[in-house]
Amino acid sequence: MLLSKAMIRLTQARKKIIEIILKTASPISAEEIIRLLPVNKTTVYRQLHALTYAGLINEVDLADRKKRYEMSDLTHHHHLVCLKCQKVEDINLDDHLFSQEKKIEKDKQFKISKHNLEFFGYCLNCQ
Amino acid sequence: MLLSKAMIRLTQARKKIIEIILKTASPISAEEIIRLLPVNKTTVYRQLHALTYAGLINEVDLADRKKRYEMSDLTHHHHLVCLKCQKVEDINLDDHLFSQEKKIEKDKQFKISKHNLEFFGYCLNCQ
DNA sequence: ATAATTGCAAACACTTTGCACATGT
DNA sequence: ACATGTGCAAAGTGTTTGCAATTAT
Repeated sequence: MLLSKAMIRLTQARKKIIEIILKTASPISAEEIIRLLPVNKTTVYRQLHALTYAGLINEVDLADRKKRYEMSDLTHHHHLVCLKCQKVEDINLDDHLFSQEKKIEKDKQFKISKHNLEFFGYCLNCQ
Repeated sequence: MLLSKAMIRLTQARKKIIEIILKTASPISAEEIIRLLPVNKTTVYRQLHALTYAGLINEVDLADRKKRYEMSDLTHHHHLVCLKCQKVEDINLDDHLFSQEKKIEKDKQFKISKHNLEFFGYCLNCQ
């Protein structure tokens, strides 16, 4: 596990938080991590920031009010969110989006650094 | 202005809130509306719900923690968000996304009801 | 008249901060 | 030893709720 120089120590709390995010298939919220670990919520929030800053994990926004996190060494992908059971599935799509970004940068003189794309609907169980 | 049967009365507060959203080019937050109007925040939040439920306005999520609102009788579009000045610009793109949705529905057996797409980066002024 | 709407204060969910104590190297 | 990390309580946002008073039809 590579930790940038911004984060040297491999403490118990940090290790456990990374493990949880690693073993969770879909983006996980601070609240869920707090529920799963005997670690103070302040520490969890602080580590989520630190790990995001260090580039090890990514913040994911899914249109509810809480941030979620996933490992960042994944290939670029988007999310499928069930409006009933809240389950989140990763999805890879042949991405026209990067070429669209080029076009937008030109047309709008806007320097794009990232995009978010989420699909909302109902999973097989819930429809 | 057409109000669905769920919302009959055209009260002062409701009228002012609709006017503000109409005249604001990009999605506006509850906080901004509260700042602009002599209307209690509870009323603002309640009207934003009611108007959303009535289908007159749409909730927009832009990866910060607050909801924003725009008139819903706009053609489908996405958003360009400046990470420095927070300015939001609407953007229309020839949408491959609906055809992608079809494919996802088939592959994943997931019934899609909507999607969100936002681009983040720096506007001309801020880059 | 009466159902819908409003304002106020209090509660809520999620996240952040200040500070003293504990831990990793 | 000393910088870094931790826990606890308290504060900070953004949003929602209960309830009594007000307003639109």
